[in-house]
Amino acid sequence: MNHRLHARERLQKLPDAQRTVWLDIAEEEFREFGFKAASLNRILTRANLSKGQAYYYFADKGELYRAVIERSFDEFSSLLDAQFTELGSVAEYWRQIAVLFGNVTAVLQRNERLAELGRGIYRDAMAQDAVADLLERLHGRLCRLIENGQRLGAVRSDLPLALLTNIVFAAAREVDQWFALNVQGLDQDSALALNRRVSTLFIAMLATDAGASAAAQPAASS
Amino acid sequence: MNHRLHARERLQKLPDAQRTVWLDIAEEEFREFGFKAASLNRILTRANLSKGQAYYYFADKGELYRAVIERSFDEFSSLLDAQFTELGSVAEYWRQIAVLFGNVTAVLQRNERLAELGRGIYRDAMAQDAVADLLERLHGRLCRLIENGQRLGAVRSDLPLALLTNIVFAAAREVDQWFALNVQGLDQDSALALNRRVSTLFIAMLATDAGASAAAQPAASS
DNA sequence: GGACGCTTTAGACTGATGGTCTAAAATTGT
DNA sequence: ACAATTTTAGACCATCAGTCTAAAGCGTCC
Repeated sequence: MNHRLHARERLQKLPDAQRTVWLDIAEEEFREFGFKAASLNRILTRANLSKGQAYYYFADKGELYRAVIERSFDEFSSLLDAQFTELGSVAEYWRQIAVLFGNVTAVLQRNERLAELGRGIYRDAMAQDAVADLLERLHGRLCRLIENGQRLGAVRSDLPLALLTNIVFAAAREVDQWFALNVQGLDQDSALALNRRVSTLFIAMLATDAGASAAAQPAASS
Repeated sequence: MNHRLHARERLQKLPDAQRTVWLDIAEEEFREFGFKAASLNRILTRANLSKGQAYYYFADKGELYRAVIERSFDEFSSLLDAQFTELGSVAEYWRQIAVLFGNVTAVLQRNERLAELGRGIYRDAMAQDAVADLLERLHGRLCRLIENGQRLGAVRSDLPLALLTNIVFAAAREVDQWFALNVQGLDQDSALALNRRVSTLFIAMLATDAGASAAAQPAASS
């Protein structure tokens, strides 16, 4: 009945090896050109796929892209393995945030392939549409994290949660991009130091007036 | 010799009326679909332009887009008419920032056409490339504004200027977008109040520790 | 007034694109 | 062995941005 689901189901029950090969080739194309500029025909040629085959397993170009992104998305998640304790003090909260921030940075720095693919999502709106549900999941996680901070009184509650989340998300992307363009000529020490300073910016924009001091010197308060 | 310049020169010495009509039609298409999804052929049809004519006055689709954006860009600038005094106190600086923030918000809220067109620039990377020089100008202004704050000791200097500027820019876009999606169901008073609260977020992320208190209560320090 | 030369226009044409469709091939169940 | 279903191949379609050529418009000078 639902063609999109049909295609997905077919893809799912395909041998892993075949699916992997296809997605590897597709990923390379998408990574190099971004969603829109990537050529589906070129992917099909390189993967020895006929048009009929392709559209039998993927409803459209967007679904192929989604499959590629989802795979890397899962990989990213597993590399992060972020476990969050439900409750804690304000200082504990900020420490947790700092750890997460560092982890994300480290994973993206170590895994350029993943990082570049992720950046591509934001190169055009059509790409974002194609993986909207995945982005929604990611956004939701960050949202819950911030909400947690609000409950603790660590994070400001005077702005709509969604707005705050979006701003943080956008800022984080900008930081990622800046680092991606400026890693060369930055030794690891100064990169780490800069990273810590950037995290204070995030804390500054998020913290309540009361929470700011607690975040400023987490070592002293523990 | 340079074809691009040829096309631009030819466009420039065209009667205003004709150029305006063409750009109006093109703008409508670009506003509705964004750069990439907009159909050049459709624009030409609607404007009664032949292919030859179009490519005689515009080097390519990107140049047409650039012409459209540049026109609105100038309009935006004239609506803002931001005049900045070179020097001043820290408190004066933050007041100036707040005024600018309010002005930009007001202009974009009053002029939905302009706002929507501007948002379209960030919908795909190709659009940004096409108007890169205009964006560079805009970015430069914000950069100088922040640099000014740094000289006064109001704005933190522990992060690369370009990074700080990019973050602020990205955050501002996010705010704009959120307001664009949520204006309905927001009376003007609460919108204004929210806007003020958002501006405190910008100040929080920009200010030095010393500068933060001065910004928090600008009325008391003057 | 006519011929020359430059500017401008029309639109057929190109090589791509993503996506559709049909008929054959392969596979499966009985 | 036959029928039914799943899978594949690739011709085909509309549309895209962009190119090219031939003609039309038009001012100028003889």
